[in-house]
Amino acid sequence: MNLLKKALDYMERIIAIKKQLGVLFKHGKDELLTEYDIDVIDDILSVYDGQGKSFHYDKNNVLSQSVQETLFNEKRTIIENCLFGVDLNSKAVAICQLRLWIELLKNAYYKNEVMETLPNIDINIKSGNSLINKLNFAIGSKIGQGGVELEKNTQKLINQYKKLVAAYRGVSDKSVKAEIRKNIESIKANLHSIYNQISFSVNKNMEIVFDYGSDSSIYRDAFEWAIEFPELLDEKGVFTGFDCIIGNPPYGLLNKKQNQNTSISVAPELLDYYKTSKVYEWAKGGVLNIYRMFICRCFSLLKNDGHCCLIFPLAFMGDATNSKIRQFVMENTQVDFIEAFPERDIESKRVFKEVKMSVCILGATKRKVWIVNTFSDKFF
DNA sequence: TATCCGTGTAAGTGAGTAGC
DNA sequence: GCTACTCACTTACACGGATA
Repeated sequence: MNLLKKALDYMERIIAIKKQLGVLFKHGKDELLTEYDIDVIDDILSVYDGQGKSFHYDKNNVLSQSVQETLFNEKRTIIENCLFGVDLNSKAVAICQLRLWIELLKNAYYKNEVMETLPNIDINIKSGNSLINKLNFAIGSKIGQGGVELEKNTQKLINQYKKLVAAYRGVSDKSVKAEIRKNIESIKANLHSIYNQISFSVNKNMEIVFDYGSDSSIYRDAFEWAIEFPELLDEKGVFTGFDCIIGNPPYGLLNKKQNQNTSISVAPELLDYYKTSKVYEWAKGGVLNIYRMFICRCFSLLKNDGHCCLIFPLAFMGDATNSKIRQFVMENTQVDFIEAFPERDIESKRVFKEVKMSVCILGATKRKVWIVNTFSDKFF
């Protein structure tokens, strides 16, 4: 939630920057917004006129209406097209969706005396285990094992999927919404079938059930990135990846009891999957800590030259068991910055007030680095 | 191959010290 | 006395290399 707040802060900064660069147009018009200045003051989007008077929405004032519509739709565009999230905890997903709606509600406006419908942004925030997937994917390649060649009608299916997702966001009628949902699920099932790795069936409640075969316990919460977010596929079905990823991954040793408590508990077969998966090869070293797998996952989802910003334990910087993941980061990314927060006892110097743990924040660009001379072998 | 044993680890904890 | 800071320490189990 802290990072979601940051993401929303940045969204408001983008709007302010657009205004400062003179490229913020009034919604639905070929006219620049010039009557008001926009800035972010103390993490709050501030809109004020030439006399320094703050903007307040008045539905009966044409200019006020135009400003409110512009702010709403700028936020809507960013939330719909740029913010995507996944969490294992369905409650966290619901809270995140609610937070995004509240953000839009701040700039909700009336049209013909009726409040403009809020978009269905819930489709961008989904529940699932982001570390588990059955479909192979790689940046710049078609998804599926063995580079399954998509036929033209399959490409049409993907484009149809994208259109349905776009339509879903804007629909207000419940029955239409349910119908689109049904069609989306049907296309997803077809894609699963086409990639020929996961079969599907329909149960007695007419719900689509994905069958992962003999490994069902492992893949129960699997999250198929390439199918759940069609925005990640181009028109030919090539996996393009994200431009930017920010995250606060969970930290903790898997299935390791500490002082009668287990930090993160997973099924033995799932632990075996993590330990043997090639994706997480670089996360190995000592007791498996889940945050190292999230680093691997994030960079596997990031397009080349894309940016990634993650916060995780400071052990990354020097611990022997972190040598492999350190080497992975140093060789496969251009590190833009690493901010260290070693002090745990002073609340004011902690990143999160309630967490004592020493952490660091990594900002990196996904880019192969061929010369890693800055650090000695001992660094790894 | 089985067992032993040192090492690593904690969204760790608590006590002591210096400076104001 | 309070704050800021440092350092030693707990606990229990996984990991991994050494040895029988």
